[in-house]
Amino acid sequence: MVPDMGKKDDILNTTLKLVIEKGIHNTPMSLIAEEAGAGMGTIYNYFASKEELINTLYLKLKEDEAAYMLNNFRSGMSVRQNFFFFWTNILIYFISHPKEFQFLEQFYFSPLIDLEARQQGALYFAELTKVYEEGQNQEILKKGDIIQQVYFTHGSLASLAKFHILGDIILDKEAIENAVTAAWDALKL
Amino acid sequence: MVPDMGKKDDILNTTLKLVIEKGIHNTPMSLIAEEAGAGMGTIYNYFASKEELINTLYLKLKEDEAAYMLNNFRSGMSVRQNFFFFWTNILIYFISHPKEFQFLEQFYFSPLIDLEARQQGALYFAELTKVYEEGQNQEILKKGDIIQQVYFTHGSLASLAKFHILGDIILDKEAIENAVTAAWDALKL
Amino acid sequence: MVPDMGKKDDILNTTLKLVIEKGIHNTPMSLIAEEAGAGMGTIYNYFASKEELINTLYLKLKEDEAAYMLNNFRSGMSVRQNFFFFWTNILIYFISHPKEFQFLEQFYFSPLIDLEARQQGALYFAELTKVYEEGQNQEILKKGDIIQQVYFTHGSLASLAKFHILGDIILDKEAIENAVTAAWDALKL
Amino acid sequence: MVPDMGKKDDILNTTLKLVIEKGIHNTPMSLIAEEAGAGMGTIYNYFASKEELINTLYLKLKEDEAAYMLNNFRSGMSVRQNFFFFWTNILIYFISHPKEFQFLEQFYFSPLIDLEARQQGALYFAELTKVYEEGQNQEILKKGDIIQQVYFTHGSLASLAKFHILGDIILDKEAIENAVTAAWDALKL
DNA sequence: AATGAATGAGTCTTCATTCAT
DNA sequence: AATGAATGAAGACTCATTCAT
Repeated sequence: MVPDMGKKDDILNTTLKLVIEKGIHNTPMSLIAEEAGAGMGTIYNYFASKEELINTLYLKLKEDEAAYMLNNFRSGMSVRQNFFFFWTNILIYFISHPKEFQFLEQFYFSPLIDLEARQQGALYFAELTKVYEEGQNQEILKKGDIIQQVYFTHGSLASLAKFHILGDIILDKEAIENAVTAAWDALKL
Repeated sequence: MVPDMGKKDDILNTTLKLVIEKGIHNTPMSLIAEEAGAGMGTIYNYFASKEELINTLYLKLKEDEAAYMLNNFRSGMSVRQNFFFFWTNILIYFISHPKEFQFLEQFYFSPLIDLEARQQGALYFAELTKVYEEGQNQEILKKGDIIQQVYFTHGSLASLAKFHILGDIILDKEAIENAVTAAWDALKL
Repeated sequence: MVPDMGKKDDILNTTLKLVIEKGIHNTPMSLIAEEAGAGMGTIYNYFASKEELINTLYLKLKEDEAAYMLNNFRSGMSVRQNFFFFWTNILIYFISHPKEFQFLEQFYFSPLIDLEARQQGALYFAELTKVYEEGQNQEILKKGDIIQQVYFTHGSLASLAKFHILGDIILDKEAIENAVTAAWDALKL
Repeated sequence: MVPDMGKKDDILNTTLKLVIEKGIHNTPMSLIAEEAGAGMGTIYNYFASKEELINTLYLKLKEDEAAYMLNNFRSGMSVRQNFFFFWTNILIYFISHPKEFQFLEQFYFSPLIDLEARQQGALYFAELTKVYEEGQNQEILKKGDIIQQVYFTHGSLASLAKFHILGDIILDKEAIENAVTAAWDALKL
């Protein structure tokens, strides 16, 4: 029989849904199998272990996030325009893909994600990093460690996204713009 | 026998250490008991369940964090001075108490922490919230949802603390000042 | 793998044996597994909990008992003949299936058996109840609550069976006949 | 300090209440201590183990039951009168002391009660046994094993008491008389 | 004599993983 | 390739008993 690749995706999607709903430690492999309409063993044909399944999912989502960020990207824009373009996209991704966002946040500092996946995931955001580098080179942004700045921005915006998803605040178009502006104001010279 | 309150603290401290090192789900109660020099059942004399142990620890650390933030606080200062005072203290707390910080970050959005503990924990930071209110009233800070602004700041600084602890960046006195300045710049009018 | 239904029966039989020998609370699931030649988890593939295992066993034995009682039953006999037929069969079942009998006695009033199982178990004895009803209608038996009369009879005969099993008395063919006669004499008009 | 004998009784009474309400295995020694207003260790001053506590209670209740049976007993009556006197008293004891009755029934065949307590308990009922002996000697009662007959009677009446306590039937004065009559009819010649 | 905190062996139950079909 | 029954190690929690005060 030919491997049913749709089944692999079913497993990944089901895992995402269940892990967000119930947490990893309340998501047994048997439940994933059942909800994905697959047998227990089938999961192990595609993923060597639960850990590998989670890591694969992490990387896939990281890739999706980066693709979303780059969607319709046009080169040749200013640093400020790129900053706004990327972060607005990212913030919208967070809000429009709450499950995916929560999964990524939950695992970013988790020992379950191995170094390789984390590093590979970071690579997808090379374009974003470049903006900060250019910004510093053009003396538009404050000098400082690039990674530090990227995660300073990421931290502030992700924090908002969390509270939006919790329902404590509402991020409409204007609030998103204000948020990215605040993030920019924090770093601009 | 008189209750040995030192033992309760031993259990809390051991739990903190182990949970940070290994994650909750790799920290069996039996290990906590062993490392705390107590019997299995002793833990259950002080805490009704693992969940209650975690919630108690969460609240205790949240209280410590708030106390640290308020340490040497003098009233009658400007909004900007208070903002710098509080957030510098908090950032230093993060860095000087990495275990405690990581624990709080790890559980802030976890379903393991019940609503009551979360709300009680938030209460300790009333003074901090006041700064943002005053700042908006005095038209020093951008208008907006207070909670949103507080967590915008929190997100950015906590993000830095994480990478400092991971060893990716180094937050020295100057970097801390720059970080709080950036956080202020994000919100100031 | 195809479910090994023999394994389910092994578990039930082993449970019966052990619970009678040692009592439920001295019969850990791990021991049942070991003696049944199954893994711990296998039990839980068939029974959701220890309680369900016990209830299933109870109901199965109640069904066996009723089947034994009805074995070779021919309709169209007198009330007295039916009374003797059924109770002699039951008493013989008690004596020839001491483990099963003791299990049923032990759990009849136990909170471990849920109402549903108890009621379902009682249903199997509809034929027996009918004898008492007919007996009263035909003015052969004393008037009174049917259930009360059935359990009056049951109590007296079960009591004898217990002492037979304990070895204090011996219920041979003649003693059985005398016992059922005494039970009949108690109720006959 | 002088031992507080009231405390020993408190412990026994509390044990009776709790064991009936919740079953032995849901009645930890710590709960008995708490509800009896005693310390854990106090129980162990009076009883070497939980098992001894249960056995002591069993024997005490058996003694109470026998005393109740013998209350106002006048010698010199007929076998039939004695039979009715004793068993009516016992049945009334069952109904008026449901906790005690249920405790005794629950443990009569339990491995928790040691042989010594069981035998000692049986001794209290020598007077009752005599009635059956006399009855057989006077050719008023069917010939047969005495123990067997006593427990035949006991089984039938205890069965009724159980259903009365469960609320399925109501044993009023008349029903009690009918029941003892039926028990007599079963054995009389 | 009375107390109750401390203990840790023992229990039920879960679940990642395997492997025969 | 797909399946899912079988496995057993591991974990949260209980409770009879002890012993220092």
